Amino acid sequence: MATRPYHHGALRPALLEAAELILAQDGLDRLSLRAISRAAGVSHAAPAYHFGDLRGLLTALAAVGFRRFAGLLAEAATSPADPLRALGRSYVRFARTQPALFSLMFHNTVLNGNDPDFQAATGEAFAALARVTAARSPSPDDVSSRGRALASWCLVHGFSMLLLDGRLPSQPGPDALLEEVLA
Amino acid sequence: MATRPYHHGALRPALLEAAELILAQDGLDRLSLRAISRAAGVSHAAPAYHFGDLRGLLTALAAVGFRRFAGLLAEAATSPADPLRALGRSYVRFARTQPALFSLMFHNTVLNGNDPDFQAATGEAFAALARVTAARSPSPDDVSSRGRALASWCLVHGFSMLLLDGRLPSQPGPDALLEEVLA
DNA sequence: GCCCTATCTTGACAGTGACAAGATTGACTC
DNA sequence: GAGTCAATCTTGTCACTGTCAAGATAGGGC
Repeated sequence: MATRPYHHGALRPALLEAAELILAQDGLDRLSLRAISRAAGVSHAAPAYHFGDLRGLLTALAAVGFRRFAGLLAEAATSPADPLRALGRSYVRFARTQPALFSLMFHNTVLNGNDPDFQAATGEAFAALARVTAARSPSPDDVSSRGRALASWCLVHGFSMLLLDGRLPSQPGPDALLEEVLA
Repeated sequence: MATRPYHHGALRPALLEAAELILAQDGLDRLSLRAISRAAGVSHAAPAYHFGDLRGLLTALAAVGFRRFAGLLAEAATSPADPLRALGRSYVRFARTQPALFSLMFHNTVLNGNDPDFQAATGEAFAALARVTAARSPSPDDVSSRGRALASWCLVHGFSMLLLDGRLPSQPGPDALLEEVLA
């Protein structure tokens, strides 16, 4: 193994990649700046230059997650049959396949909600949600239509959170259970 | 200031009380065993005897929260008018008035879900929920009735989580917004 | 060939959770 | 009332963490 070059070249994305891997494998409590640095093969203080502090790195990682989330939701929104239901399924599938990342994305005490890039990323995701829910209501400015849209969001979000927390019945499995709840 | 007695007498509840105070004031990230010990006026290793490790203490604190939660839900369930709606309001009110504790209670990565006392406490809370939702359905064993009951739970839980995360619109305020969603 | 800025490293410090070993206390026994 | 013992708490230590300051290195523009 040759000694690594002093300048990495693309350290920022490499750190994010390493962080996501550790997050998925070991969870948020084991995700430290030093562990990320070790995984990326750089010194323990290297992340500070790109992200400032741990909160900055986690915020950037959450933004990556929200952009991916937004893409999946937007894709589901194009479903010809039942866009709202397809959206709900995608929402829960994301939470289920990337549980630690999903939890991080909605864990505001460890994130910097004022970060512009983070705000833009969350905006993308929620815009995809809003498009579908708004399309279903006759008058988008109506209070009751907003209530229905928010209720749909709360429903799938609550399902996802309770599922990740292990609080939902394990039978008959997440997919079938979601269909019951969405029925 | 007299030197404190070697034996505290009721250290376990005192530690839990101190922990809840710090949790409410400074958040989970600032809640350390050593900060709790300092607040209770004991040595940094004193909590270990009663709770084993930090996870044990947090689990015990979450159990306290779930017992309090269960009491409020059971009280709401006796509402003569609309028990389900009263339950939902109590659910969200608890989350809103004790946000850090509520978050901790549903933060399984830092808790020990196998702890018997914790399981008993969560069981109390969810039993109160189940009683009300089951009473509303004609045939409790029906799949669709379970779906409706779970949907109600997911709805208020998702609302609570999104609210605490600052993701819901700030207008017209949490109470009115909840009424829209429950409509 | 020189400078200059972006990028990364080294070293240090206070704080943390966990563990081992020991100190203290109160209750129980005789 | 003296002795024993288990419950309870303290002290000391270790590895690990995030953050900061200072310095080292590299690569591009002149």
